[in-house]
Amino acid sequence: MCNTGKTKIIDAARTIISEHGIQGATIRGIAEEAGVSTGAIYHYYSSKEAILYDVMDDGLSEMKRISTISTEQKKKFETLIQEIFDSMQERFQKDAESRLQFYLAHEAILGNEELKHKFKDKYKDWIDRLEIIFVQAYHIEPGPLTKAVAAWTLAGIDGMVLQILLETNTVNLTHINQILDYLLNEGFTHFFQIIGNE
Amino acid sequence: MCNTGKTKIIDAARTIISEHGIQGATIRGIAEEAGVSTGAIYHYYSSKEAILYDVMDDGLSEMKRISTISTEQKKKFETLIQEIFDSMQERFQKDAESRLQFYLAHEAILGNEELKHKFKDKYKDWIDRLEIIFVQAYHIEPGPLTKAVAAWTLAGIDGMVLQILLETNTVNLTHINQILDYLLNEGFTHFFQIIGNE
Amino acid sequence: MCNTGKTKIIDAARTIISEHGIQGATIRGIAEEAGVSTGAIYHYYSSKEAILYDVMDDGLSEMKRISTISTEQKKKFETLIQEIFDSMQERFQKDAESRLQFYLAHEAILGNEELKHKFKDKYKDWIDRLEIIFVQAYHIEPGPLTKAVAAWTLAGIDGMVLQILLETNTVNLTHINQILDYLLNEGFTHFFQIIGNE
Amino acid sequence: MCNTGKTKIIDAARTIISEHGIQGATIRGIAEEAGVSTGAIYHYYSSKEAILYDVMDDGLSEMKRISTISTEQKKKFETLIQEIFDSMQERFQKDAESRLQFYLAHEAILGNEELKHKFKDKYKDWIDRLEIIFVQAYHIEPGPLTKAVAAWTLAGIDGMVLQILLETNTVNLTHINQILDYLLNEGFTHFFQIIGNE
DNA sequence: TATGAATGAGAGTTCATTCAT
DNA sequence: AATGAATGAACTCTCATTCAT
Repeated sequence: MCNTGKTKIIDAARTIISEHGIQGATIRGIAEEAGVSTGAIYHYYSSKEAILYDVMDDGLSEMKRISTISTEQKKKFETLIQEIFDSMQERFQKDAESRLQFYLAHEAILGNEELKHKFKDKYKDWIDRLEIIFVQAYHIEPGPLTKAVAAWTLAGIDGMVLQILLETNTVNLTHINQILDYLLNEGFTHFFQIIGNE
Repeated sequence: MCNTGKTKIIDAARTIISEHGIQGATIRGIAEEAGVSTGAIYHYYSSKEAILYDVMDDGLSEMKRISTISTEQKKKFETLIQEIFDSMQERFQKDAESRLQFYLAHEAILGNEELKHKFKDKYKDWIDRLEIIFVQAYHIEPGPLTKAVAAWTLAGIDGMVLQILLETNTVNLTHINQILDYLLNEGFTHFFQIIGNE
Repeated sequence: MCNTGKTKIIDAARTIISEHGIQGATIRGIAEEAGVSTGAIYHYYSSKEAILYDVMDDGLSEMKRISTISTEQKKKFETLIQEIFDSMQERFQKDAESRLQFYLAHEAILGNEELKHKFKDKYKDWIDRLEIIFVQAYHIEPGPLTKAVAAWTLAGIDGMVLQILLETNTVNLTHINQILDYLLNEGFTHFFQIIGNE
Repeated sequence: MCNTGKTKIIDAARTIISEHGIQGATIRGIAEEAGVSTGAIYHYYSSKEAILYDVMDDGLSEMKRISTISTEQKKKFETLIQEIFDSMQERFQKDAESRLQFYLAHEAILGNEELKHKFKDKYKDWIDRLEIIFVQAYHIEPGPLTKAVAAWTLAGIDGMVLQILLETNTVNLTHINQILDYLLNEGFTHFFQIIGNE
């Protein structure tokens, strides 16, 4: 793994942001973390904003989430459900990554239109993928409601990650997962049956 | 409503933060918005941090959410469900407030332990209240799973608010509400039946 | 003479510029010379450029030159000539002021359009005034050639000031003044006679 | 003309200075203009100052002005006068060169003693040459006053070039030239007659 | 010779905080 | 109570200069 140039700076910037937030990320701090001089930063990036932009770009690109679940080959229902479940469990674990995502979302909400646009693209992609998986798993026809279910599913995961990051610890993870398990195995099946009959 | 002293400053600070974020909130800006001098600020608050603290404190206090739904008197199922539904719709509308909440969450995640603790208390309170409403509405016994459902419900709302703030516009609000409607009227009923039988 | 606020800063800036040039004029240097902190500068001026602008504006305003010679009342030929002569002698003396003027001209030539415009206005004013004085002194009709003579006269003075600032010391000031004396007393008379006869 | 090494750098530096001024001349910019790397510059020059010095040195060397007028062979009055006139017209045209000269003068005035010394030599040379031409053309004896007239003539040209660079446009070039024509053909003749009779 | 990444001092600017009035 | 001028540390960014390659 070559840690040269931009990579070194982006990695340092990501570390600093994770530790001190975007407000606390200074060029000097990033340079120090990267082990280079402040001036060196400007060989690779024309401004601090450009650095943050790349950090965000990288950060969002790495938000694979359910996108790693292949929908190419036909899989058994149990396999698909297990993969979704595992994918969500993984998100609950990745603290640093989730932290960065909330920073980015915060920035986007604050008015960074470019970032907002990227988030829009990402969410569309995630929701589309999740819908395809649902279609495969539950043998249903895609439509506005399947998309809405996907959106709610992602929303639930995001909200749960927020509670985890905030360390609310109100509910035990075991019970949290039981609900998730029910939803994937029976809840959605039940829902799509009812929808199908209408 | 007397707009003197601290109140005036906190209101100004909240406005500034909503518009420019915490990074963009300067003492000068807050003073200007409040219509006082920078020096005057320091008669009421010893530091900028103290102001932000109060803004956060107020902000969290005002996060009423489902807490406005009374559980004192016995209500019909339909009435309770409608009240929950309306309460969530309301959250989807309150842009400025949601924005501030995300700023606060962001700050808490960043390492503000006191704020984190307040969030913990808040979520516990919300989840407890939601659980009581569920117990009333679905005629079930409270337990870890009812709490988990409440936690997931809040998580879903938070995540959906995030998508709204990010203006992802992936799914139409009508369909979003259809899912919510199903969950409250049939989904949870179905779930608690299954849980009850186990 | 109240040396408060802007005045103090402008005076300091003028001093620094005279000593170190515009390149050598730093905010820190100006602040030190003015006896205030760097931050204080920004109470009065929003940028370094704004300071330089005011220095230039002041500098150009103070370039009274022949504009102090009143043309209101009728004066004897000898009086007028003597006043012009004295006015020019004065310019030869004012080292610091002339120095600043050349800095400003240099900046204008470099591409500062606003400054260029100011110079244009100033030169127009000076030339017009000098023409009026010539008309009074030599009893002639104003016209393009009288304006041209005025322009050449100013040009000569500017060029001579340049030689003085460069300390070329090629010619003794006494002889320089003898030529000036001839021009004012006989040269121009002779010229306007010839022009008049054409 | 070999454009290697120092020449290439000096040419680039002169171009940059003409376009952006001395303040705007950076090593990077010069290197780019010269088509070499920043490091390569330091093979030829030990510092930026050294480059600027050579630019100035070259710039002053190229200030030929009236020095191109040969005084070797006897010429007719009309020929000499025409040559002086043409030489001055040429100066009015050479914008870039004049621009550079003012930068140099500016630097010298700012305190560059070496440059000041060079200017002194140059002006002495120009004035001496002009005096010789005057002596030839007007059949007079050289003396302090002939030198003073030469100094004033140069001063006038310098001042007029300044007005041209500043784009004051107060007076039409045609009328400017009419005055010059009068001076060379009749003015100086008249002056030297009067001086001679005293 | 030649490159260009790297250095680091210093530039303009911001802003929480203080304090004489 | 209230003002706002003043402070100064810390920020982003620039650029002459160096040096391993």
